[in-house]
Amino acid sequence: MFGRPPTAAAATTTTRLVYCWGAKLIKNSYAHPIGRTQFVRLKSAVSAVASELRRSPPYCFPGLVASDEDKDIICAHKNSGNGVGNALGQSDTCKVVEILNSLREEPCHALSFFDQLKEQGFVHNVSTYMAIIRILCYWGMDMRLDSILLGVIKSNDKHLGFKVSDLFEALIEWIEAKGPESLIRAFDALVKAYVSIGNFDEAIDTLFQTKRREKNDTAVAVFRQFKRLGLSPNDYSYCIVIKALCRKGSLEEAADIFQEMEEAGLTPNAFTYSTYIEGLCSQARSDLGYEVLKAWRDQNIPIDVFTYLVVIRGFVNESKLKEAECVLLDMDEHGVVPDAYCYGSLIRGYCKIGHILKALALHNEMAAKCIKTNCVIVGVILQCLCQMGMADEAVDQFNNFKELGIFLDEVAYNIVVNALCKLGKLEAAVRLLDEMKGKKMSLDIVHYTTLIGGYCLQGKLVDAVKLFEEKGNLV
DNA sequence: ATAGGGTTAG
Repeated sequence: MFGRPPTAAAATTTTRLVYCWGAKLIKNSYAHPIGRTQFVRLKSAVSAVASELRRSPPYCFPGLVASDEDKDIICAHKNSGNGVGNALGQSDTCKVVEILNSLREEPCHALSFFDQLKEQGFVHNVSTYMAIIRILCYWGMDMRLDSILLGVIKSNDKHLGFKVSDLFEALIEWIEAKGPESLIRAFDALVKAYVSIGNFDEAIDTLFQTKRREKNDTAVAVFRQFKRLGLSPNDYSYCIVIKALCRKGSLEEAADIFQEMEEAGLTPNAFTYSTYIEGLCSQARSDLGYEVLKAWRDQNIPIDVFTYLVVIRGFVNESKLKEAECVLLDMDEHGVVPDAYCYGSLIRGYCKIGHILKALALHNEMAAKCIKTNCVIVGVILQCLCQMGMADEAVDQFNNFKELGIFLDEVAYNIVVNALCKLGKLEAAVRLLDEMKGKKMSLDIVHYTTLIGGYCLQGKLVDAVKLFEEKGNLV
């Protein structure tokens, strides 16, 4: 038995939050179910295309060239006897794009040219791939498109001159510019390629990880498109879509995904539940997230440390520290032992409002419960001390932690280097950085920036400039 | 096969 999540608006009481899957409507109206047989058929169709292409005879250039300049390149290729790859160097990708564009009226030739280059060792980049994809889309050569994208995805970034996600970016930009007409074909190919290697989520996931917020819409659109094409997502994919919907604020739609999953015969797992609750909490609805957690918990739905963590973190981010602490106690009472992440979130919350004593008390509580601290939590505490004007105390604590054998990483070191700089103890700061070097820890641009700032603060501009030059092009 | 903190400048 599983609980249906509440809709964001309707959730007023716990009882209203809880539904039984058993009480659902008949589920025969679903538009695009796909059986395992169809799935396998699709899979073999894709690999058939792939092998057909592999078997196709080597291409030669029978004077189908669009311009004189192109002819020259082809001649160079013929005369060299070394293949196109040698005639066209890696720096000639612009040229390749030009040639492909000039062959757009003869898609088969364009494709052969593209394949031939590849066979000869030419490494295509995003532009050349986009050029051939545009042509194949325009001519509706779906099978060829499938195999091109399959090749890209199978290579898994190896032997490619770019990341697969870069191509996705370009593809999406193009689709956004050109509208849904082209979307169908390009994504059709994308979907099939991923499904054929059993990596369905990767498509959505890659898209989802792209930076901009509005891309969440794209992730969801792609998901819908996948389903429209008759492909069945698995629990991983559903998880990603729930996350995407929550992030764009569509909490109700996200809740509906649970029903879709049921209709597809899939059982949500701890990841799915946590994802939805995290979604609610990330939309500043941690109160709701907590209610859902409790409702689900009452139904013996799998709730783990991570589920509690997302609620604790949600409350902390909403500056509701009392609530966050209640959740910590609550989980303990329900036999789920809080881990360092749970305590860490709470400690971060108290540090943020300058309650360093409370933070330290929690830190001690961890130790009493044998929950190991780590350099991130220590970093939060040290930084808090610094911000409260207790830089010297931070330095002392840092040394204490070090003596206790707690591993301190580059970030923790930088916090203390910064503290020393603020205290005007430049020699000590430099010594600490030397200590890092001795431990084979790597200094990055932040360390240099910190120390340069320290010198500037002392008016030692010569030292600052020297350091600035020493740091070179660190990024 | 999926999840989770902290650092410098402006």
